[in-house]
Amino acid sequence: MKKNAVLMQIGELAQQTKTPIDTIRYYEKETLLEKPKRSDGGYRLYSNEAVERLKFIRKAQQLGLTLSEIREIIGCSREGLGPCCALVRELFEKKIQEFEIKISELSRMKRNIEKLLSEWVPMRDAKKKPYAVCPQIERSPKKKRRR
Amino acid sequence: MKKNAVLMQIGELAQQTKTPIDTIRYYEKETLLEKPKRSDGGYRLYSNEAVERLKFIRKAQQLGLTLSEIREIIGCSREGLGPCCALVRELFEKKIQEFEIKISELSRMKRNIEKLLSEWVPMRDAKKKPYAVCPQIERSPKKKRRR
DNA sequence: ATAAACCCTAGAGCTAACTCCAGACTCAAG
DNA sequence: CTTGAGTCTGGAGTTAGCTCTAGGGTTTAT
Repeated sequence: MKKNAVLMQIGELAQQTKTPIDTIRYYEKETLLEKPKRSDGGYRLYSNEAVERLKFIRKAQQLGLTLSEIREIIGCSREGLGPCCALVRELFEKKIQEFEIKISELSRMKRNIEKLLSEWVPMRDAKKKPYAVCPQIERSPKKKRRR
Repeated sequence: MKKNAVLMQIGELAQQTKTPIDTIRYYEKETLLEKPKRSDGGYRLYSNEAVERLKFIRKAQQLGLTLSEIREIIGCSREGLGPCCALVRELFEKKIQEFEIKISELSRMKRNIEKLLSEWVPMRDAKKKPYAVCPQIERSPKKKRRR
């Protein structure tokens, strides 16, 4: 059943998913999207599932998965729910961990900066001590250099 | 003072910071590292500050800052501590927020997956219901298609 | 003095993920 | 039947951030 669900062409898919047309074709070439049906004239015709799939791809990508990770998930999902879930969970866990580490590093650095800032008397020796969060390289008082 | 601090050449800087030599020269070209002194023969000669600076760059990059954000920080740090700190804090805050959003999205998706997984009776209808985390596109039971 | 290890530059090449283009075809409306 | 918007393909171009190569010069130990 559900044979003659309405099909849309690429422009509409693009609109519904806010994805450039070229990108959709690119995903197809990269086997992230299946080759869709075609009209007699050769136009791509997509079902609503393509919308969902494409939305999934875009979302996953925003979250930091690469296209090949996403491709892996998609391929895997054909093998049934179990293995797919396991893989997805694993990938997500890895990403979450990466982000957590980055956050804690960033926070640590931010705290350091805040401390620095609180010890600093504004607009006074700002010139005298161009101490920097990022280590400054001494501006050598230009003296001639051979060659 | 501190005129004749030991200078090192590029290979040593590379080793101390675990950065490929080519990358160091690339950073110089991109004005992330100042042009260093040169030996009479034209070899780059770096001080220890270059080590610190380069380490900062690599760290910041690992944490998700782009080279141009890093360049901005470095440029800003020449203007004194105050503005520099403010900028760095702002950038870090932005990054932290981004990561936090991603983490919460990822966790949400992970929870969904776990729920799916717990409702699933392993190794049974795995074949029957290839439901997927990522929406499956119906494998049409190959029937002929014109053209 | 010569070999080995190191360094130099300019420029080409690489990867991921698009993005754009030319030239041609299709489709719906009038 | 014509027009204009939509689409097609193949291939080139783009960006960030490197990475590599060729063809040469420098340093240092023997």
